[in-house]
Amino acid sequence: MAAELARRGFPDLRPALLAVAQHLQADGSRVTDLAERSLLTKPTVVHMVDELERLGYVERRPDPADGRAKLVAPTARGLEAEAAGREAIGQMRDAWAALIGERSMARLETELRRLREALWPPA
Amino acid sequence: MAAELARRGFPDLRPALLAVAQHLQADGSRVTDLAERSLLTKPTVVHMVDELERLGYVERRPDPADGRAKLVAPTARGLEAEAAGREAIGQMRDAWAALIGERSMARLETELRRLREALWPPA
DNA sequence: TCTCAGTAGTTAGAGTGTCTAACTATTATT
DNA sequence: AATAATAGTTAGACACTCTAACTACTGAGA
Repeated sequence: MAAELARRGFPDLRPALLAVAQHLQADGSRVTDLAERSLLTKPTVVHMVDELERLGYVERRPDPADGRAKLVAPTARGLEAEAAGREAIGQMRDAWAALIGERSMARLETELRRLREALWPPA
Repeated sequence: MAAELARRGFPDLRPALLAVAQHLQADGSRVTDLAERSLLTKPTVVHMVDELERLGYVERRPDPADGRAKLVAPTARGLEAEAAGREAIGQMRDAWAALIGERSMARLETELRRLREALWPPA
């Protein structure tokens, strides 16, 4: 994914940044939530958010609901990167389907989803 | 895998070491070959082999076929770790099959193999 | 309402993993 | 015999991740 994003004009989104950024909600996420979803510690996520902020992909806003918390939200550039990422995923998916056949690709997706939901049931 | 191996008595086999060690042939592999298979650079592999040697999992022997080359071969302990790893893989596979059903698991394996062979055809 | 335990985020510092550049020794080519 | 290519290595820098310890704020109970 980082290589695909680099080719599309986002060469500074390294894999470790994507590990965190992929979980960002458009209206802002808490550091604690990002840490839990990305299976990383809070200090690690803070570091990655620092970097994403420095690079212009996210900004920190105070959380109106809790004075201790902050919301990490994507900037306009962050949203562009997300759109590019979704496009890249779609193209990779189609390229793979072309290799093994649409039928096989659909089965693969179905079974992977099934396993994911068995291992990490959606809340 | 590192967590499973730790539980089985090999707590010092970190993920980065497994990335290299998983490609070791029983009769010895060259650093260049390990680098290509693990998608890492030669200096990185040298570093990991240094570590694996220090921990007692591999040893370096001269390659009788080429005076420049060396063969990195598993020690007795290295072979024990490999056996433990294979056992762990089998148990994880069965645990997942119990979650999603043997039929689904078999389909998943078939389609993953198909994709792997399309992306990286076996030489 | 005051206190204090718990939670959100952060900072500091260390260890690990990975790379590029440059080097040595040996082999293959001409 | 000279030179190019290859196998492995060393040096040094940067990136990633962790644990421990800290600040600020919240919320529950006396």
